[in-house]
Amino acid sequence: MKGDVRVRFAPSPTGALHIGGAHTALFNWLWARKNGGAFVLRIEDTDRTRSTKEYEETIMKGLRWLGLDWDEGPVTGGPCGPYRQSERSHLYQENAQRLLDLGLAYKDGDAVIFSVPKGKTIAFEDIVYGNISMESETLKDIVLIKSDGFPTYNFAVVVDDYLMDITYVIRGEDHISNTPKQILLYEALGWRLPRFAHLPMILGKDKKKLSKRHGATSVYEYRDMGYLPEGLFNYFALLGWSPGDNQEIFDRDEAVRLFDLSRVTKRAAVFDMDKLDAVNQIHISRLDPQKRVELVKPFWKELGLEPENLNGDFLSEALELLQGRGKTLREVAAFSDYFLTFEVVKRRYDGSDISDSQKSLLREFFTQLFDKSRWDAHEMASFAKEWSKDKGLKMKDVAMPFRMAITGTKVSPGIFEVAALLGKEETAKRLQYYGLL
RNA sequence: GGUCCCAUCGUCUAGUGGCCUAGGACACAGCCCUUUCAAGGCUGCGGCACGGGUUCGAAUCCCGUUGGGACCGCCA
Repeated sequence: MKGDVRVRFAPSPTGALHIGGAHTALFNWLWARKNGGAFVLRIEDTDRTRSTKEYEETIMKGLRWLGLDWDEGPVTGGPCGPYRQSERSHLYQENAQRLLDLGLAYKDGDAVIFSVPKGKTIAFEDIVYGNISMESETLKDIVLIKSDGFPTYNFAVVVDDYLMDITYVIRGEDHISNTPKQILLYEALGWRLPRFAHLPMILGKDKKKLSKRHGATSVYEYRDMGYLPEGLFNYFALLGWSPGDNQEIFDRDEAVRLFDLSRVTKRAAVFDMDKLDAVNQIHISRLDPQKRVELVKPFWKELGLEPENLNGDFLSEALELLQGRGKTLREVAAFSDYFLTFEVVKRRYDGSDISDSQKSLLREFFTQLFDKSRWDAHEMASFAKEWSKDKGLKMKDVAMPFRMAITGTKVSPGIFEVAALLGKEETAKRLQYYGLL
């Protein structure tokens, strides 16, 4: 019933898709999908010196990766195109000329400048921030067309939002002070205004605007660190918005269902990696096992491992054993490397910490373990428990050396589960290498 | 400096005059579970920036102070 909602995300292709941009795009997308409206992608490439086609593509790939699909845009097309500002010059020229003809703008050099009327109070109702007003006295005249013939941001955004029939302008709070200027332009042109909804800023840990100083700023860096699009999506949604009940974990569909612009908060939010990690971890554990394997593969390869040589079911079971372990796919890959090859185990553990007397004792244990029990985790565990009790030892006295020998680390899932999955033969090989069998 | 915006645990937030001796999540600490680490369960730590009002009653409304942020480009 509210099919008339049209929103847009309008990045300038002067860099990768960064956190702030992704956050803004996400909220626009949510509002469009919520209302069955249209999500428009517009490329604001009027800065001819800094805009590049490569960045335009990276931004689009970043949006797709996050699952933010758009209905109209540069390559997609649509009824209000073209969707690149550099291809819409005549529209800005025309409208600048109208303002010139109306006597509301003047020329200076080759630029066209709008003269701001005096004594006017400009007020608007922001969906998030409420009533905002400003005196026109505090505004300088507004450059519409630059000397190079290209429009400025403030002019192009008004012309395009109107011509593209945008009904909700949803953007960062740093644009609040631009809004009165734009309203003046809408009024001068005799155009109806869209609704405005400004979003709280995302700050770094020092509460300053997010920049490269704060580490990773582009969504691609997060992808490369092993964050899931679902994890980032979920975390971004939590910045400046909450469903109101205590639910914090959701997928895209649930977010669309729950979202409402009226619940967006005003206070700037600090980007917290710990929370992102926690959210991402949950989404990793929710992954379909087979899909998880596919997603972890590139990270195994990054470690020099060769997952393609192994059976998919085996890898999938290995990751299932890991259960909640790993905040990122990269960690999951690192935590499971010993399933892929014994080489990594040998590299980090030389077995020199085991004394000869320990060795002969352990040899006795492992020999019996291989003889007596079926190759089953439960059986191995109960045998180990029994055996160590008889010897006046603790379970960990055998479990830890076992763990070190087959994983090369002190940290792993239940070691008998690991051995069971690895198989009798492979386990024997590893124990023999360390002289334990 | 001018203009605008914001202000609940360290962080993200719930809260729209009484249900709040302020709830949840992350982080942190402890305990349980336990072959290690996680996961899970339980407990704890910790906040309404301050000062005035308004009201029978303020985290919630008003004013001020302080603090923080954004914008003030022929960048977007």
